[in-house]
Amino acid sequence: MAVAEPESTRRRRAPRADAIRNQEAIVEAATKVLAEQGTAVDVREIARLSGVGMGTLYRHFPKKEDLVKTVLRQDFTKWAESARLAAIDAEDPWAALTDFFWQALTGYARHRAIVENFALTWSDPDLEGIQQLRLVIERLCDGAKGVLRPGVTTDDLLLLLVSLGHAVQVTDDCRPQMWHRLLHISLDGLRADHREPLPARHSTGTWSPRSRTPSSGCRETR
Amino acid sequence: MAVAEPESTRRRRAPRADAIRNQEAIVEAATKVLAEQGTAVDVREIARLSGVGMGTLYRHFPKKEDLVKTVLRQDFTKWAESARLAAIDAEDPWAALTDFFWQALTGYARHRAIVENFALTWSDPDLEGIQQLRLVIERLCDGAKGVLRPGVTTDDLLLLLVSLGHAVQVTDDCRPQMWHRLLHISLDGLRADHREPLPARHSTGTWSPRSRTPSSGCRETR
Amino acid sequence: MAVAEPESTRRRRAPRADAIRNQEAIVEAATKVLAEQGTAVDVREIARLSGVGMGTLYRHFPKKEDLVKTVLRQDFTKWAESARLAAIDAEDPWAALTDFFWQALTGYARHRAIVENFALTWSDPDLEGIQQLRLVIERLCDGAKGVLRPGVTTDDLLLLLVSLGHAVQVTDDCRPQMWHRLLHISLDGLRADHREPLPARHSTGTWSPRSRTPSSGCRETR
Amino acid sequence: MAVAEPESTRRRRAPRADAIRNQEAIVEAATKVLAEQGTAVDVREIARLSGVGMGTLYRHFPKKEDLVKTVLRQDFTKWAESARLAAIDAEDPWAALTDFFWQALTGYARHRAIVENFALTWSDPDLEGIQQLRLVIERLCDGAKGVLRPGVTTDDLLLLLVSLGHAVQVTDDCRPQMWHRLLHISLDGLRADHREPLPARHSTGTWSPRSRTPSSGCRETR
DNA sequence: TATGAATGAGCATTCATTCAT
DNA sequence: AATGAATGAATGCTCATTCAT
Repeated sequence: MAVAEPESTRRRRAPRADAIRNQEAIVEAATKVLAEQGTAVDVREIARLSGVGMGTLYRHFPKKEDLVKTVLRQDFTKWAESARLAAIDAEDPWAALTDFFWQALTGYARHRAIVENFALTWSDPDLEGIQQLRLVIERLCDGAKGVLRPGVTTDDLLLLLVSLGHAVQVTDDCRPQMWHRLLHISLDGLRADHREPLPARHSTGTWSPRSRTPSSGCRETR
Repeated sequence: MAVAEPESTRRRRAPRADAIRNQEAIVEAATKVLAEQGTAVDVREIARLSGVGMGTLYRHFPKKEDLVKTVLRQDFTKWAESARLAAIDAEDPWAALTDFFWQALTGYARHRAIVENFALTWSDPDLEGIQQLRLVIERLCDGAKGVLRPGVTTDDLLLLLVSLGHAVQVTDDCRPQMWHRLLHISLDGLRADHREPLPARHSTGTWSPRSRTPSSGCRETR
Repeated sequence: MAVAEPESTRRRRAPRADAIRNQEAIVEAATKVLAEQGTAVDVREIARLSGVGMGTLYRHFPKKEDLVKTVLRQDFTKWAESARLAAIDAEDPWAALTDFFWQALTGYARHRAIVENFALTWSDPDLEGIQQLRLVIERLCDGAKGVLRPGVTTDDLLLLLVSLGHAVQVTDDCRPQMWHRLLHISLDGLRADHREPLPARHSTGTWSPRSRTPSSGCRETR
Repeated sequence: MAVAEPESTRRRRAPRADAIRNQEAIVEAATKVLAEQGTAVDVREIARLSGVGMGTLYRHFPKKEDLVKTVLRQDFTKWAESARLAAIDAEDPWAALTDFFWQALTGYARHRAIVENFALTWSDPDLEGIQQLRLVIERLCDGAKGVLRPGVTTDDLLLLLVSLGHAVQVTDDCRPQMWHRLLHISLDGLRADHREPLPARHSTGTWSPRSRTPSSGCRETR
């Protein structure tokens, strides 16, 4: 029943069937190698794996960084979404939080490039990756107000995720489930029955155990 | 002409005075740049900074990796020692643990190469680095038996350290003290008042929140 | 539905309407960018600017060089024509010559591709570009017999044009009018009051100042 | 008689015999290919021709541009010097000027990279190449005050050189001596017997033959 | 036939490692 | 033994030309 095709259709000869296929192949291949080897991979490897020439790859992604960012954005989104879904039908707010972490750490923490870049996404506005997760966490955090220790912020949970994500990666090869225990411990520390306030958020008067002055660290010259 | 070589000859031909000095200079320089820039540094930079030629550097350390390992071994040791000392005159076992973590995270967590390689030291037998810390933690762990949640192992604490170390590094630039809160939370989760057992250590029957089957992670194809 | 194709079909299948339009668009676009950026431009740029696809462009001009030559041929013609017209209503033969140079240097000397390729057109029979100018100059030369120094040939004037064209381009950015003086000087050198004969045209017995043997040049090995 | 070697000698283990040889080989090879093919040559070609690896080439010249500039500087200097020497024992100031141009145009005008870059050296302070020639010309210009048309500047002569250099290059393949005539003409135009003043140096009130407004040039949109 | 996506050789540059001095 | 010059494979990226749709 479609009446005369909208103008745009006439102009933009839709069919980029193969182009789309290629783009997808590139992203797929990139996702794979970035997950496995991190952002240091040779672009040629991605091209080879996706079955396209260098030119094609660079037509779709003019800079390696563009491809990396595209993949990361997508994977962060997938990650956030899968973790969100895992939390959605939990019985109670606490279970939702638990399930979220579980899924998040199970799902993507072994993605080299993601873990590599999680750090950077704190500040890089191009990579809203972390924002996706922030949003999910924020909702969980709000929903868990009563069961969460007072003063715990979304950013605390986000950082916890980053932190545990690294633990997952570290132990992935030889102690694949060891992080379960760490998650357990951390979650327990987050419960409402800990009434002791957390150190100030932007502490200038730095909290330290028994006011010990930190000393003899490395890179003091900085 | 040479008369019977004196005993020393049998060993190795004494003149290692400068050789030792060189080796030390190399390691010192490497320590600095590895801490600052991670293992990606150009070997030339190390040679330049230590004032020796490339040849000398490669005589002492045939592969870049050898040098890196040497430095890491040493820095891990220093790290462990400084953290140990920080804990030694604590009032009670719990304070010792607290102080240990505090010092460890304050002191070396910004050492790029260390954090980069902490992961590897789990499995790499060449790098007993982590063992040094293990030893210290083991003692603290034993001493804190009563105040520590039952079932917490040395390895748990070690992994917690790795995990928090990453958090420190991630936030170092923009939120320098944010990890304090995470440490606080984690330590609280470690206390004896949490009587719930931790998930099994080498869980084959994997613990999971409400027996959820982990799904749709990345790199399943592996 | 198409009724029997009219005669034109035998010739070539009439529909060259758009083909011609395309060809024109391509040449127009190419003219612009070649003038602005020289022959190093990316062919894509030309395609984009002319609104046709790469395929179409390459259908009309199988090699980049073909397109360049077409454009140059055309621009040389336009150039020659505009310079001819500038000379046509001069008061006397000398003024005609002067006006010609003036117009030629003002008009096209900043056309990057033209200046770039002026050299080649001496020898390349495909590019009769220079011939167009030759024709014009020849007429001017003939008309100016009396006022021109004896022995000056059309080719001399042609080469002078090439030479000054380069000067125009060189100084275009920072000393836009500096070439005026050079033109003035050269024209004065062309006047009839210089009676000294010019060096032989195809001098084997090379003219040289005081028979100095040229020495130590570059590329002697060639 | 040399007393104790100066300190610097002790430190800087002089012998870079092969390094010097290599550097020379590189420059020599670069000189050759730059003269023949211009600055577009592949760096590999230079490396191959000089018999060194890429790394060696880049050790001596961290950027291609560095090598190019080094070669150009050297060749400009050689060029200026050879032209200066050619002028030095001329009988009179005018002959000096003539000989200078002769030698300059005979010597290096076929050096592709030099001609390519002559233009740029007007503005690029890194390439004092042109300055060398300027200096020589300046002296000749001063010395020829009486025989040179009044108002002729060093820059006029410099531009004439650039301009004629291009003519030499253009005709090198098919009409190798044609530029002799042009030089003759130009020099005649420079003589003192032309008393008509040259157009203003920084003419705002642009000189033009019969005040013709320049029109219909290319690149008007600029 | 027109389109623009695909190709891949080619280019400047880096860096771990080897080797002549 | 020490030096630092030499090596060359590898990397990110470009662009004239071809080809599937």
